[in-house]
Amino acid sequence: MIQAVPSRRHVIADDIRNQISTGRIKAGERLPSEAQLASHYTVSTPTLRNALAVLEAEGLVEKIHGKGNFVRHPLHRITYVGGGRTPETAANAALRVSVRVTKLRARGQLAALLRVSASSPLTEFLYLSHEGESPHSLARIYVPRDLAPADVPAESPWSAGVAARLAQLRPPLAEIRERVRARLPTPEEAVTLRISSTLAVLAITRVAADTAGRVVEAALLVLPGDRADAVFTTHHRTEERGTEG
Amino acid sequence: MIQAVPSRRHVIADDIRNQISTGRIKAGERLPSEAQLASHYTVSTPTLRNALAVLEAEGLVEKIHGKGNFVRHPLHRITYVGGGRTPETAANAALRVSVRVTKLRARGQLAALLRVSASSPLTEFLYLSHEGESPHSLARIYVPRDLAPADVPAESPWSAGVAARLAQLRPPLAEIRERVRARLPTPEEAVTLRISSTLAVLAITRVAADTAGRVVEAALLVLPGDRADAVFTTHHRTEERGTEG
DNA sequence: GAGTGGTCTAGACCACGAG
DNA sequence: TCGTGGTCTAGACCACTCA
Repeated sequence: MIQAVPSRRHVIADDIRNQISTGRIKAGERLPSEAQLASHYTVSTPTLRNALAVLEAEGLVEKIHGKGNFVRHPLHRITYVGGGRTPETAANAALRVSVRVTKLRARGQLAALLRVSASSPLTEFLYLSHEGESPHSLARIYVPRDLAPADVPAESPWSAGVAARLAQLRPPLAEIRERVRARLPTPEEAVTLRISSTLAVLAITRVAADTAGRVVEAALLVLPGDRADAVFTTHHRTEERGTEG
Repeated sequence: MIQAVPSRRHVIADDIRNQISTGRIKAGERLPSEAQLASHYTVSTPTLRNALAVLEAEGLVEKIHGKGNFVRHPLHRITYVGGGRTPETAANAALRVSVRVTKLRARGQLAALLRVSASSPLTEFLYLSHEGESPHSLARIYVPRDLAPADVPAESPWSAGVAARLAQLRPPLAEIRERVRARLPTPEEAVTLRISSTLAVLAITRVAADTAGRVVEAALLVLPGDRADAVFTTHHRTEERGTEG
């Protein structure tokens, strides 16, 4: 491994991280103001803010505009469970979810994802879930209009509600393909999720197809990168091992 | 969706992005120097660099210290294929891979991942792969010493070599669990992968277990977030649908 | 040595939250 | 209104690349 030049922000981040992990600053507590911290470490405010950005990306610190920087409770991590399975994590049950339903027509990338022609009728479900005060995740789910449920599923976009609907398809569900990327949030996403526009988000594109090869759902999920994981489990049965590859 | 305040860096990033997508700046070309761009947009250099950081995170621009900012060829994306399947992408065949083998003993998080007791003997394979000039990915693979292959597999850590080894296990491979996170690189990773220390990486933790429940491999993969995707495909067979959940 | 990006400074001004 | 974080400025100085 190559030796890197130690930068001031990492030295400061290491120091504050130590204070958090040794319990000198406890979970939920507020850090001193950025001006105080900057003068304490004798650096300028941008440099100190860079140090905090490191801790923010690690999920250790949560910045709240106008209030301060807080040590995050480490338990409040978001786990996305892939493969269409419902998550076992009971923490996700404490979500407050808002849904907005819009009828629109496919175009561009969306049409390509769903493998439908442009201007094909779709229904969009826009989910925004909160965990207590803080925003949790953002999801846009697109379904061909004729497959859209009549009732609005007031559930988390990856919880039992959606999974149950997919399990009851007439041609059964055959395949779920999920693509995970790290990218910066759009300015709108940063405001909605209340995260810094320089903090990466985990963007998951999920496409579900039935046995006929028809795409029955395309989902664009955005999770704050400082506290989100995506977990995928693949089972290799003995009789499958010969057929893979 | 909430309306966000347009920031200067996004306005500039949008403008340069347009110039790239309309072909006014072609792939592989160098952008004007940051000083020139800053004076052209009448902003300070940090603000202009923030704008470039947006484009860098999108994978549109590659920064090379001492040379300039270049428009990236969009085809050079890295696709990690999960589930232990080998990637079909032929692009991955053009990788140059270096391997370093180290013998060590488990401790802390590593012991927990492999579900072995501390100081249990392990073999570490440190992979660094390059695609032409530019670093491609970094991988640390840990295997219990008694399962480590005698020869050094000079292959990409997620290519056929590893998959073949896992397929030939005595107790057969039963499950692969992959956890995907977005985080900032450590300073060492930033230097090794030649990326900015403020650019998120895709960190994948992969744990493979055999039918006896023993962990046969733990892999820590780091991919540059500006050009890496991870794809997971789950097949839902008809007879499986009743047993899932 | 000339030109480039990387880091940092010491402020200014604006936006948000709570009283 | 006051204290907080968010954005931006106009430089300085260092590190890297290439001739």
